[in-house]
Amino acid sequence: MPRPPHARERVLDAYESILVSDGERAATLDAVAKAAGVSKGGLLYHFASKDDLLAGLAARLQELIEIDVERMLQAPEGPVAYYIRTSVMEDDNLDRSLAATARLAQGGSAAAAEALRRGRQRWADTIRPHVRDEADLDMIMLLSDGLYFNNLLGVDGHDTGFVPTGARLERLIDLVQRTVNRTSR
Amino acid sequence: MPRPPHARERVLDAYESILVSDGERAATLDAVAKAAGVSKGGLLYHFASKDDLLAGLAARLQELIEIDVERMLQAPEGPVAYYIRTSVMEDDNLDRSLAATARLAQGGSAAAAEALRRGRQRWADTIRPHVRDEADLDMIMLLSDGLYFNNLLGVDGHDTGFVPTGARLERLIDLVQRTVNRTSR
DNA sequence: GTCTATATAGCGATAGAC
DNA sequence: GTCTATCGCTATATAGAC
Repeated sequence: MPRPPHARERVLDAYESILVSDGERAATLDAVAKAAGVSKGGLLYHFASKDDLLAGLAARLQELIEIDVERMLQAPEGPVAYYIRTSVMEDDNLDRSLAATARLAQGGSAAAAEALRRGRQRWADTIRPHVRDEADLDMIMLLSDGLYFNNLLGVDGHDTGFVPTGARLERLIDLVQRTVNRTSR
Repeated sequence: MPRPPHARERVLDAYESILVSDGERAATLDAVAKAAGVSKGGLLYHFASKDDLLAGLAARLQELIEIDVERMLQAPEGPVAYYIRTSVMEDDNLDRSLAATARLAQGGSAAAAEALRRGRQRWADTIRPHVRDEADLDMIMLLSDGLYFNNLLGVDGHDTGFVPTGARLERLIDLVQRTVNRTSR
């Protein structure tokens, strides 16, 4: 419904961008306000405090995760392949919110860490019915976490080569699928 | 050789501890000095600036990684199982330095991110001769990254249950070993 | 080598005009 | 709803005594 992006949304966008590209330390109210094209006072009208800004980000993340879970359940290739594939940063809204929240969690924010935990739990619960046992689930979830972690470390510039893409990603997905589908219990 | 822990080492220890348990934001010169039992001036005698402190941490990490690589190559169960197993935080010196550096990298420090990249590359090069192809290597490295990432998120208090330990960890290692050893090319 | 000041700058947040 | 101005606090870093 919001055709012209409201200032509130622009502030959240700017906050995420700075967190992802320059880290938590750089995401000051001044910097966020400037990137969003508002004054610090204007920002603080929409978000009363920095904690409030973080809460806004966490709420947005939760919404995006719910949308993703829906897509996962309807993916033709199945939830597992979908989950691994989309763990490689695509620069979509979900990836950006997730990376931004992860940065805050690493910075010491308990609220951000909790938001991340809830999201991961949601994904795990969605995948569980589609694999044999907890070892399979552990492998898939941890692999995805590893992809995200490396995406997080690579943003500040040059590619590290640690995140498989293209044909190399397909081989990895294939390897996981074969492992998980080996014997059906 | 250093029997009485020198102030310089105590400062690095304190810096790591605060980074791991309270995040980058909390690791101020004041806090580190206090935890190390020296004054701020005393700290700044050993490390001329905060950047210098970070450089000291990165150097320590590199040393510890070299020691770990030696152990990996001599592990009876092989480098792969050793690497996965020791990716679950054991609260040893290496894990602490690694977690502390990861926190700094997430905070936006390019130097910390670079130190992490170099370490990961070193491990990957060590494991490569022991697996079939790059897909195997990707899986192992990413799984390990995922374990570290979750260890990182869990330190601020209660266990998340996301990091497998004990029998659950053994099942995961077994799953990886079977996958990697399936057909020998 | 280690300390106690102190300078300087940047941050989050408030007040009040428009 | 958005702005400018300003307060109070905290952080890094310096200077210089011991």
